Amino acid sequence: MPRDPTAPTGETPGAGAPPRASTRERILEVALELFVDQGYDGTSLRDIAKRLGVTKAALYYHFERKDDIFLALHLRAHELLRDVLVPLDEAPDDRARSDAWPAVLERFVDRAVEHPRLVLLHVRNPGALAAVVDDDRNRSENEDFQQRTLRLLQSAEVPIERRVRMACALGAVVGGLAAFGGAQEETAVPELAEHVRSAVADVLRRPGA
Amino acid sequence: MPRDPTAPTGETPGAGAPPRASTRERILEVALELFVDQGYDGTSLRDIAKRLGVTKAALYYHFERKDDIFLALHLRAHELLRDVLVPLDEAPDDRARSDAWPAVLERFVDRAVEHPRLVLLHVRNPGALAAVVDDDRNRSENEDFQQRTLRLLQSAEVPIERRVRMACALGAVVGGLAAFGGAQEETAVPELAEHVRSAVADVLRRPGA
DNA sequence: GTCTATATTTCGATAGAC
DNA sequence: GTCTATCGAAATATAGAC
Repeated sequence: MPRDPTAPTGETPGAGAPPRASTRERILEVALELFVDQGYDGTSLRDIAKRLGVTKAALYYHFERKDDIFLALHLRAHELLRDVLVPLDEAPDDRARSDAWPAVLERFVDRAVEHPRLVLLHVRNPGALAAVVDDDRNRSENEDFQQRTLRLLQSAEVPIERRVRMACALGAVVGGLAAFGGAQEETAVPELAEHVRSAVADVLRRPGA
Repeated sequence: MPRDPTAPTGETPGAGAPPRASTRERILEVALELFVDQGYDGTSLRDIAKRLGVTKAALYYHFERKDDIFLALHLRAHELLRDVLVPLDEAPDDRARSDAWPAVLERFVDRAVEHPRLVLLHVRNPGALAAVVDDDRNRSENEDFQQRTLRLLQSAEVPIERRVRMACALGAVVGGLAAFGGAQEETAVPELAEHVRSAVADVLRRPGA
């Protein structure tokens, strides 16, 4: 069952078997790496195919369009960050939502350190991201992480000092991921997470926060 | 004297005259905006030309290649951040350089808030940046901001806690710029700078920092 | 300095054999 | 499920008139 961008990319679970990833999964792995390093537009299907040792046309068996590769990765990130924003849901207004920001970022760090490139993919490809949220095949019932975040960051109900702090705290997480999670994941993940969490807490503990 | 990417883009200083920007300057302005919003590869010369009300071919009078537009913007950022890293120069080793990091970021914030898109250009186009530093026409005698930064961030002489803090602090600056300096600069610049500086200081004042 | 017109290359995407 | 071959569109870049 190819060509469905929302497919969970089954790993062909052969018995007790070798962890050999499916072609579809390997496409997504390679694409994620290249999209992060060279950008979505800077990566051609030929680049991906060559890296995989197949031809361009083979990719079209698994994905109908190039966009669908990005869409599949986006949906994976969306799933990863699914419950990150729940602390915002119970809040009655933006002021209260900004109070919940430390809890949100704590959850965010936990998920993000496990899949740093999935976060960097979005940060470094705002154009492709914008195209995908407008896409009809991407009818996620709930709003996007970045959409809700951006709206809260621009809310007039929250003092500007605090909003800047919130943006800086979010940026601190991304900065940590870019430096230590992006390239080779040599840094121990739990250690990285702990230090980033701690830095974020310090940003949000201060007056304006 | 067109087609020199290192040219300072003279403003045609006509006497007491109207601050009408030169075409070359207007190309760079539009290109910067589009490169940040759509990405370098996602922006065609036709996009730039259309926005300027000229044709594609006209751009080639001012810039020999598309790369040269990016290169010119990169050199402008390089000039902007010229003296940001001087606190590192006096330090004898990486440990001492990490001690100078707060001073570096303080300088960095001052420059970056004035030209946020020049920073975002690099953050969002790592591919184009990599191509430009390998370019022979870009023989800046001194090393790049990001090169020196990345090297310090990976130095084994500095404890990992501190290095993560340093990366988070840098990310906090970028995060602040992305949220409040990137789109429309409605936020008062000195106010933004002050809050970001304060957040950075809090990240670097802590144990690991 | 800017134009029209065109050359050249690359890209996304399709058709059909195996 | 992957291949060869190819199409059409769009992009970079050039040539030469004005």
